[in-house]
Amino acid sequence: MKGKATSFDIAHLTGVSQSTVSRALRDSPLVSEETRRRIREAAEQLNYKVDKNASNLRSQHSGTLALLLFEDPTADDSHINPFFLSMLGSITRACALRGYDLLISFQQLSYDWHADYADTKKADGIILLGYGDYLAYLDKLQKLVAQGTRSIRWGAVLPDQPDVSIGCDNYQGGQAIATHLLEQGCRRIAFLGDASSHYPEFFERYRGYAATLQQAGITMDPALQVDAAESTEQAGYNALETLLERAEPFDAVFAASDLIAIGAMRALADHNIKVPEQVAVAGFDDIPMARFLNPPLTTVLQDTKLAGETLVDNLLCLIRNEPVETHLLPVKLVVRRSSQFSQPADHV
Amino acid sequence: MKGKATSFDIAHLTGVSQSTVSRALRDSPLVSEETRRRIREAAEQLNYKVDKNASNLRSQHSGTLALLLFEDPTADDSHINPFFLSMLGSITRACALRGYDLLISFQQLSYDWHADYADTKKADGIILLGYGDYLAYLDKLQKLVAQGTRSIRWGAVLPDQPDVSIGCDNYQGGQAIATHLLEQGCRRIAFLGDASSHYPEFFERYRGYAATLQQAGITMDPALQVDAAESTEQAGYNALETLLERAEPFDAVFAASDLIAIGAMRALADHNIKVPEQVAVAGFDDIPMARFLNPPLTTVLQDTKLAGETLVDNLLCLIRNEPVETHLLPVKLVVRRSSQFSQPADHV
DNA sequence: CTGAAAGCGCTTACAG
DNA sequence: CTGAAAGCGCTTACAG
Repeated sequence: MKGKATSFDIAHLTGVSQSTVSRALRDSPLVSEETRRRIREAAEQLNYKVDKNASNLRSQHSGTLALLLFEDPTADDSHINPFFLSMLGSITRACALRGYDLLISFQQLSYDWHADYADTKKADGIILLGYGDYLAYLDKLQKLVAQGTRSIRWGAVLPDQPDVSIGCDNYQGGQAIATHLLEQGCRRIAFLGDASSHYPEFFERYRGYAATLQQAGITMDPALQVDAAESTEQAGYNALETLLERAEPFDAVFAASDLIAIGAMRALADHNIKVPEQVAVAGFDDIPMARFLNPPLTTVLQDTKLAGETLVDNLLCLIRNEPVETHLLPVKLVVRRSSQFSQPADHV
Repeated sequence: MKGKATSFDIAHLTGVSQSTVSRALRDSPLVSEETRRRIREAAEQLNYKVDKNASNLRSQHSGTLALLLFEDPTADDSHINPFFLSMLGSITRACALRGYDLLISFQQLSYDWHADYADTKKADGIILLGYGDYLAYLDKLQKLVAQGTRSIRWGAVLPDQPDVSIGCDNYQGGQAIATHLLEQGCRRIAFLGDASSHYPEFFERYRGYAATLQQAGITMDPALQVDAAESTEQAGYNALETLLERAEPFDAVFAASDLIAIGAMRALADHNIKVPEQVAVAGFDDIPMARFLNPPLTTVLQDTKLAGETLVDNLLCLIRNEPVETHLLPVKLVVRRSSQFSQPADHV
């Protein structure tokens, strides 16, 4: 036998037609049990595998989902955000469990990703994952949807969005952190992170935090919010430096992400400011290293396993033209030592 | 225009044959510059994309690599080993840079993974990544190679292996840790991890460590080696408990992986044994959280970026039928506080 | 339950 | 430089 076996080879070997082979291998009830068995045996013997390119071409679906991990243009060779890495792992697992393959690709936000995978028929649908300026890629999302591409996005759930998205309840997460910090006696709680519609997830966290403070009768002080558009340690470090330069007193820091919190804690250490004794710190995401930090970081857990499953399941619904309900996933406050005072705080 | 445009639609629109369209879109020099320009414009206008299933079927290659992440059967819903997650990220990037797509899949070691991706023509070659009992999947590797599947494996480089593999110089890493611990004054250095040909990477680390101790005139004490076949925190925790039960004195722990080291450090903390004052600890991998541990963990850095690029480049060579040279990647000792004594150690 | 035939949308000799 | 034709290996009406 030269080259790989085809369905015709199985047909010759078993004395049936090629159509019957094709049916039998897909376990069609149209083929008798006995014939199916003989065909399966022959296939195994010849080491036959269905050519996916041929079957996908004919049947017009690929059994594959594409995951587009997009990043800000600034992203260099640095590691991928650990939170997205966790998501990637959970999405991979969810796909495998549902019999789908997963194609993974990095995308620069600037690149024409809306056109790729789905249009070239390599994937039946795409999952969008990443941080980036929402307003900058909004029109790409619109094109994507206009072209009928099945896609689902991890991120903020907004009233006017063109596409379907799944996200955590960032607002509630922001509330939970703020409530906790208030309970710890903090009154001047800084927010490190972008608080604008460019980064809606961070903005929701900010809004939950701000609403809680206001309900507690605290006047928001603009000097206590510092941008850190990128979710990186360096951005967190810089943001805290900026905060210190403003010379406004603060007794807690709520970082829009764990990575920002890690950078902020490093900056605090460099200034000999004790966490949590002088400043309480909280983050968001509960990335794996959060519990190993010194002190361990109080944060908001996003359930990446549930998130991955929900993304895949809803995308599959979209592909089958079934209705999908956009919903927010619950978050959970995880209190660790970085925010727990054993004694009254000395304000900075 | 109903449905997606095909190359025939472009042909009609531009008044050339479909073959010319196909050539032009692949930038064939056989087509005049002017004709190519017109065809590109028409393609853009009709939002045309080449159907990859059709082109792959015809040309018999897919422009796709498959990454098989395999795990021990014990792996449940727990997080993926952070080291492999880093590798995954770097492989994804390396593929993107070389214009290849990456298909990702989890595999149970028990499953018939040797048959999949490459045989179904979905991928031109496969990358194998993961821990598991080497002896248990050796015959699958043999089948894989016998069938002519292009594959490359991350792992130990052994003299008698059937396939091509890329790995770090685990032996040298083991030497580096042992040398460092000896310099710190440690003399009874326990090894936590499997030290058998079932897990050749761990075994190499063990052999480098053992050789170094013996050169220093230290007699190996079997009581100081504890299996931890799985590379998990729990396995590390259990291994250290076992070590303590043996009631043999030890002044250092060399864990076969960072995850094992983390578990061991947790067990030491639970027994109120101070790191590094009473017991120095070192790991292997330098996963992102290693530097955040308390105390930060001394370990051996495996350069995942280089590893990912080397894997992809060598697999691409295999696919082009070019010769590949199996080689070991260098490792780097990273000394942190978990192994640095400021004062003489109190042995346990 | 089975078979003969068409066709998915490309790429690639072959011919000019 | 361009075109007509074959064919990659399947799935799926259609007919029996």
